Amino acid sequence: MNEEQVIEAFGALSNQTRLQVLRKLVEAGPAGMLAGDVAEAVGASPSRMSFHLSTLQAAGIVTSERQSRQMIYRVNFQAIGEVMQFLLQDCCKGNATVQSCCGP
Amino acid sequence: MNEEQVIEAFGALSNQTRLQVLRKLVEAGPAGMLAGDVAEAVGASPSRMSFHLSTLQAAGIVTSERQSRQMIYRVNFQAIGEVMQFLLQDCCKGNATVQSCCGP
DNA sequence: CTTCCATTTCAATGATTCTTGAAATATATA
DNA sequence: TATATATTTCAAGAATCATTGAAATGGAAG
Repeated sequence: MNEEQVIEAFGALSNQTRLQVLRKLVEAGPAGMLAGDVAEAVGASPSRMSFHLSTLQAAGIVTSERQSRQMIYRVNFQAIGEVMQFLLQDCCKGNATVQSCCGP
Repeated sequence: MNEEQVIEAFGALSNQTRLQVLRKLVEAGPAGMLAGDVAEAVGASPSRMSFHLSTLQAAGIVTSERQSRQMIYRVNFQAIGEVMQFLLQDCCKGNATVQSCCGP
């Protein structure tokens, strides 16, 4: 993951609606959630949800798959880990205080 | 650290100039860097650097201290760790794939 | 007290991002 | 084929963010 992608990911994460979406998709697990269900769970209009899901997908934080006439969205934990790794290693040079966020 | 603060931090990190600044301050270590030196190192005007340093400080990612007539900026590793912790624990429920970003 | 230096603040402008609602697209079913 | 459903795309407007250069502030030194 390069700097440009990480910047896009941070931008995607710096929004309340998208953080809500992320949490819903984490709860949903590998099954993922239909776009419409995410919209309802978060209380957003279909077009607004489509905008935010697209933003998350462009940043690599979620993936999408069409299932007949609906779309399934899933969280991409791998990408989130890579963003964190970039912040820890590339930006912070593996600083121990930062690293301690992930356990003792 | 609450959601609002984390969103502000992600916003602060989603900018190339500010990521450059962060790296310079990480290199500088506990001594920190003068605002003017950061500006020169990054190739930004004083006012532009002041804007970006203020954004980083408002997000808690850096701290500032006046030294006579200049300002010393330092990276706040604690805050960065807390942002990562929020993403890992609060958003991703401690997901193992995400956690593995910080070592095996 | 005046001057100089480092930094911040301010105002104007341009660029992005977000929201809304209508229209378009893709897919399924009658 | 016609119709209904789920989602995306589009256009317009509002809000936020970034850049620029000039002016203001805080502090040191003559």
